[in-house]
Amino acid sequence: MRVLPVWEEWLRRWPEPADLAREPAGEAVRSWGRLGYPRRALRLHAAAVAIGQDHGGKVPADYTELLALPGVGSYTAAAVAAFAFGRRETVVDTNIRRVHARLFSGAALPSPALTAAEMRLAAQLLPDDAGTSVRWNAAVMELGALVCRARAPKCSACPVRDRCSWRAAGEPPPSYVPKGQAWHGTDRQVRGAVMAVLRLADSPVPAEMFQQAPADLGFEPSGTGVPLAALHRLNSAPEQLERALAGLLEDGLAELHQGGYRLPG
DNA sequence: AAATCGTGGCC
DNA sequence: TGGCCAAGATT
Repeated sequence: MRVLPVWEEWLRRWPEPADLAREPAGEAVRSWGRLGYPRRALRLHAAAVAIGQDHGGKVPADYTELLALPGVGSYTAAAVAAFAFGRRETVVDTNIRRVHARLFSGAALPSPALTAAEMRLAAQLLPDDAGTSVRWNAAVMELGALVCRARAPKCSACPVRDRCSWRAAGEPPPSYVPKGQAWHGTDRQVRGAVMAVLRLADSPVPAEMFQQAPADLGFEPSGTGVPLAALHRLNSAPEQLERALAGLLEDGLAELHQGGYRLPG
């Protein structure tokens, strides 16, 4: 998929956390490219720094220590401990939640928020042997991703279809509708367009460059032409652009330098 | 604790 | 083609 080339280049450049930690955070964001959620790149960099400071440059194998790293929540801490270090951890991602919801609750989808009862169930199902538990976690996750999918599940290919509460109940539809996320015309869209400009810019981008058509400016910083045109095409209201820029500054995804915006140095 | 967050694949 | 959707962390 589209992640693979980015991942390979990332590990080629920064094989160890310390290699990433010595870079400016903006380099991580730039290398992240168009994978989305650029804050994840920022937090990955922050995690690399924390690993150097608190763990001697080695990724900790302990769930609680992983959980303390920036950007690492309960799922990621459990997944890293289990899949990277072979630990017996209760891994619960959205796929596993859906499999459990269907098999045991008879619901088409899990509840909107992860509950303590779900964690108890997953912990109870987890095999005792560490090695087996790792395979169990991977297997249930894959079952959810490939067979017990959110839409168009392939029940005919499911190895546990005969024990599925949801199937036994006649596959009732979801009891709630996942709320869609607006995109066109949102601040989020403007943020994305601004980030695309900043990733390609090799020098700080003055605020006025975001507010005018590139053609009207009579100049362009090298490498920003295409995304700048895309940003202008959005025709965002000035206050919306301001909100997006302010939000990016607040999130640490951009900073002001010599009168312009750039990725964090 | 409900809202926010980027992007591309899919139909 | 364009609307819908994914998915975990943070605040």
